[in-house]
Amino acid sequence: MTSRTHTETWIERAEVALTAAGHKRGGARRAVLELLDDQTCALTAVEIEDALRVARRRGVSRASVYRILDELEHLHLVQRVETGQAMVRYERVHDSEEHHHHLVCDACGLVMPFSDPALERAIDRLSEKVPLTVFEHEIVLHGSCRNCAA
Amino acid sequence: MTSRTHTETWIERAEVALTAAGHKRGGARRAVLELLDDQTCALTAVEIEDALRVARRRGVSRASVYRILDELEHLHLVQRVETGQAMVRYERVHDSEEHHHHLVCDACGLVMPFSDPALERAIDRLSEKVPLTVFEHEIVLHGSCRNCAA
DNA sequence: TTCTATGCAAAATCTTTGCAATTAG
DNA sequence: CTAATTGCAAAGATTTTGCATAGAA
Repeated sequence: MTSRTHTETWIERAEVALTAAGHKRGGARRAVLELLDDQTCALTAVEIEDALRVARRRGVSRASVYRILDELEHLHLVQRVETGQAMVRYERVHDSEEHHHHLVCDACGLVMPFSDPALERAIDRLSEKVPLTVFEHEIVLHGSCRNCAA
Repeated sequence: MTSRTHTETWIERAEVALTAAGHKRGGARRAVLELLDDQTCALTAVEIEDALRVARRRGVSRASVYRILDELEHLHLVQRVETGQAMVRYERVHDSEEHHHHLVCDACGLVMPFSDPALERAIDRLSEKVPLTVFEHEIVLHGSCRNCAA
């Protein structure tokens, strides 16, 4: 692999898309982008707000977090993850390498990522047969985790 | 097919499960059960409330609708459907014959059911490999419907 | 009679909006 | 300069809870 033209990071893509959509750069959004880029799984708006206040110098108001997530969602840079819990979760859209879905323990609320190529193939094939131009898909398995027995 | 021992309806199963769980019978819950049994796709709590007020003689308060749905969900008689819209939707748990998932048009909010055996097989195989005792799964495809173009 | 079911209204929770000040281009 | 960004507080929307009454077993 001598040249990897597409070693464009998610943040880079995001900045380009945001600029193209007529947005200027702001510190709050930058902080949110950096945080989301670091995550391995989905966070709620409140978790994002807390993480930014604690781990980074930059505090970002709740309202801004929601506004930013909304913009990113419209640009398909961020995807909602609905786990059936109180709050919606958000995570950056991953490329196919890292693309994953979620396992949710309904007893303790634990959320874990998983990925399964066979499942993705089934989804891809299906997406072409369906009366909808499919942009995204979301799969959630509900059950009891090891600790919560069953 | 001479004898179909399992021609037990969903409502019958529900009544048995509810009694076993120590519940008595009430008119509001009966009305909700009958309504849910008739549906081909998921409804929101408000839609359920409205449908009961309009189509049936029996009005059921919003709070009762939520309480009843919550009970039914815990007994795995009803399943939540999270479509990324403002309100959560609920539908009765279907047996494998009628089991389906959802297509959501993010532009107009249309929700359509679909089913795909290949996808179910992939999910079933996956469910055994995963560190969770899986009770239910939910699949939502997001996109633009025919009317909303793309 | 005892415990569940239900309605109503109040409360709680999560999310969005209005407005004014700030900042990027 | 002009338009986007952001924080704060207020408003909205959905869902849950408290309490009193009605109803089932």
